[in-house]
Amino acid sequence: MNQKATYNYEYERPALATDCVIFGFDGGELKLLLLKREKEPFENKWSLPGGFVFMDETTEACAKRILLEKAGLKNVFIEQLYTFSKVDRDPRERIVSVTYFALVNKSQYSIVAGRDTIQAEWHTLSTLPELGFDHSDIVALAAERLKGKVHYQPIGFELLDEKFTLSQLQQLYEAILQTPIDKRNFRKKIGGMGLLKQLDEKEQNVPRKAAFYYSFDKTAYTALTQKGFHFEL
Amino acid sequence: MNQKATYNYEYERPALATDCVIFGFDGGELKLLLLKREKEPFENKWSLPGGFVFMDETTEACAKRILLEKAGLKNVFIEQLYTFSKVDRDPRERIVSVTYFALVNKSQYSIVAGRDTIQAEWHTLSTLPELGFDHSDIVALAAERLKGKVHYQPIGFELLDEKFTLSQLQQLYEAILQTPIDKRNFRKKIGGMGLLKQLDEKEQNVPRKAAFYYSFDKTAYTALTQKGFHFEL
DNA sequence: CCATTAAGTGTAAAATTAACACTAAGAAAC
DNA sequence: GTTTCTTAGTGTTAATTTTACACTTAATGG
Repeated sequence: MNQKATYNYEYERPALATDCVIFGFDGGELKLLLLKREKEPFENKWSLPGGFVFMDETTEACAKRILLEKAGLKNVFIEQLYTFSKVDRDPRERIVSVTYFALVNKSQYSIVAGRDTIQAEWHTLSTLPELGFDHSDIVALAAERLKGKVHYQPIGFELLDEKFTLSQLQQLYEAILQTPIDKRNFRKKIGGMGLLKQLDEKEQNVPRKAAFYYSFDKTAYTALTQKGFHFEL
Repeated sequence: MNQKATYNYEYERPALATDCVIFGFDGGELKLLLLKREKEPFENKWSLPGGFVFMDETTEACAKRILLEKAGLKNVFIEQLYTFSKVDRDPRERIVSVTYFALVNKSQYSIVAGRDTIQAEWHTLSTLPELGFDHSDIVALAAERLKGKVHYQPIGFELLDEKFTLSQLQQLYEAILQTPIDKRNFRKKIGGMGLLKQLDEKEQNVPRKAAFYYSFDKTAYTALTQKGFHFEL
């Protein structure tokens, strides 16, 4: 038994942790933020940022803390994904992990720079390296969840800049759903919802016709939702 | 510190439990199986069946064990719902609960009878008594999840007998979705999917024209799904 | 000024959804 | 055994939504 042990319980307890799947997007494919492990087990393998849950924080607060501590991310969209509890999912001891997925505006945060010694890097979702623990399962579930969710909740915007072009938005949906989308039909549908505000601003310095910028109108969305509107793409 | 304490950890750990939301249906409204608490806290209040996770079982195995031990239920559909972790959700100590929802064919199990001293009863979902802990939140989330899920997964059948009439199926959907459905359109749609087998058998002893029984064709569903078919109602 | 690139825009056919009412069958009541 | 009651079962039409599809415009770079 551990010498430093200070907490005693009548029954054995699993350790409780959270792991975070962090999605980003930069115009091409979906990206995932991974950390390189510095210690055994899985030394030098890539893995999801994670950590133990403190006694005075919810698992969601824990996930947010980890996002900040390990990736320098603040105020990002997060949502609980699933709780993984296979008995041997961690070779050291039994750890149950409540996982979250986060959607991050990649260009707004220079994440990798912000981290001290830990190596953090964006990886393309479709060509991930081998991950430690059961993190591949977690990532697979997160990608599936994102794909499903994007159909009926306007969460894609979390991955884009405040202002974006309709083409960028379409590319994002194509990346998440892994399927090509017809430009005119996409614009008709998304435009018809009344959730996008066209700005007076256009792209600058592009070697082609400049596209208008749009922004997501959260107020309109909230109002519509209360009137029974359901986002659906 | 507890006298019987035998397990020591360097860091404090929350206890880990599961709670189960058990849905049933008997032709009218959705029902929920609740247990009457025999001890403090919330003595004599109703609550969800739950219990602590053992070290050698997953949370899902734990949920299944609880369904068996506390409700006499075996081989029922279950799915992870959400993990609740508010710091003070249990007044005794910190307990994080991984919750599951189960869909049960109410008529096939005489649950209430099977239990020793614990009082277990089916309650109508829309008129539940006050529940202990944060169980009302859990139930609300489960009902919402079921409502959403039923649109794109054929899970409703878990609540019905092996054989059922189309009217029963429609009533079930109306109960879950809380909205009336047009009979002819419903039959056209659900019938057109090719997931229902019409049996040679009809209802017996009904004081009206007897309806044909149908059964859910799981084989056909699996086959169609692999061909890219997506259930949708 | 020519070439290149992506922006932006409308229409018609096809598919799906929504609305709607009567006849048929069986049991129960008289 | 006739009538009454109740739910089963069934098609068509109009409206809406979805899909497929191609050319002109604007901006930059050579």
